[in-house]
Amino acid sequence: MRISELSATSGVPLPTVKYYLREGLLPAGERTARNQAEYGPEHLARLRLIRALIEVGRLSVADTRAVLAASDDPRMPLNEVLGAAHDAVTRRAAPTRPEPAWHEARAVVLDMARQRGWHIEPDCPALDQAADAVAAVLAADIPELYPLIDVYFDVVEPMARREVEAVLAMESPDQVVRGVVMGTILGESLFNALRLLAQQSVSTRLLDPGKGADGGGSGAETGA
Amino acid sequence: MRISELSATSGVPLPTVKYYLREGLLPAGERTARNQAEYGPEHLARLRLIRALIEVGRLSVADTRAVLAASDDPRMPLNEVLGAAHDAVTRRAAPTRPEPAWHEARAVVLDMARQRGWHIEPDCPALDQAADAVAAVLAADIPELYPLIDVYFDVVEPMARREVEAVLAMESPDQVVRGVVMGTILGESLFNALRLLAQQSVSTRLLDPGKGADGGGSGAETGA
DNA sequence: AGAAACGGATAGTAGAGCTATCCACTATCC
DNA sequence: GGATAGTGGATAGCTCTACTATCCGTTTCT
Repeated sequence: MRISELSATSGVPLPTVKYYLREGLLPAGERTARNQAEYGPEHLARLRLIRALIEVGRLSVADTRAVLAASDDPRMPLNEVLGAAHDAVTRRAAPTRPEPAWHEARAVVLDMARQRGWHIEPDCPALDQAADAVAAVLAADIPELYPLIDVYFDVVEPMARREVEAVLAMESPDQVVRGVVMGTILGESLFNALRLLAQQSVSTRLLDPGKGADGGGSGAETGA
Repeated sequence: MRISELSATSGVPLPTVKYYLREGLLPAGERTARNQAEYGPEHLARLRLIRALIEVGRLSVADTRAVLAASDDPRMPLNEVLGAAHDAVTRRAAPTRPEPAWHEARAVVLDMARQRGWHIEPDCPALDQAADAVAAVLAADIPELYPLIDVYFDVVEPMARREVEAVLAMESPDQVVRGVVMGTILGESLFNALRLLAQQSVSTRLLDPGKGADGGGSGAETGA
């Protein structure tokens, strides 16, 4: 397979494929001549993975490179790959947080986590991100929202356990690494989308009870 | 309060405050002279909300404007505001999805939702986003990940119910609107952060059982 | 042989999100 | 009441990201 076929099969514009090659996201093909190279199915899979991380996972090109680099290194311990994926998902603009309210929010998160027996690294960026969100919720001064923080904690715990178990159940280390990346980054996208879907479903039922039965337009009865 | 005090109190650079005024995110202050205006605490709260949506919720300036416009309109029915918030969170780069695999993924999502009795608008962007993620997961060809889709469905349903209930329990319509916006957008950020925290906690316990109470060294310590 | 495609390099583009400068004017402080 | 600093408003500029376009000498296909 040459570069144009790679581009055509994947749907990624050829100049963009070249760009990814330049940026080191996509490894170079096997050169068969000074200006010809052969790409295999692994390049196609890699290209699809890149696009999934960028488009579905909304990673920047730089973060994508970091995640792929971590997952490419066979000597990288699983924890580090997980960390790289987490960092890529987490390292998103640090809000202005000089305020004492932010430290209070962080303490709240840490306390709730500790009550549940979670083991937390104090310098974990996800903790700061959680504090950002809690601080914003607290600053909004809407007390009805506060119990949701507890709800999130309760809901997320069994979910994370199932996710980690699924990933660790894989056989080859290679698949574990890919599984972590896909699970972390794509799972976030999927869960967020499902949350909106579920919210719409619930709120439609509560606000527009008359509108019930017909969801997909194709008359499937909602059995439950 | 004049503009410089608004800037100083909120920590937002003055040129940026001006920019938000220009862009219509922040309403103009009450003009006391041709070139003086007075800003009240509501402007400060609004400015904080804008920053929360942009920095914590990671909305673009344009999406932030759309969400705020929807939540500002007192005649906007609740469903529409919810929809605007959902759209803002959802409208994120549409992947290339001409493939039959994508329609298959969409059908999978629709089917799972229908089995659970969800009411879904067929033209809902969140559905397409879910299909994107499922398509990417299926394309990755990691069967261990598939059961997680079910897990997400199961976990998200009670969570969304609690969220919608919390929002509908509010008294003033004004607060409901703000609650929807904050809950939808900030809740997503918070939940994502908690997911990473929980994953790290679980995986540390499973992979490094000896490492109990006192942290250091693993996972995501490269950040900040 | 000749058109088309190739790889590689360099340069250019569009949009987002600020940031800087200028202006005539106003408020403030001594 | 005059210096000085700040104000609102407009316009221009900047940096970064993610591509996109062009050129060039080579190679491959027919």
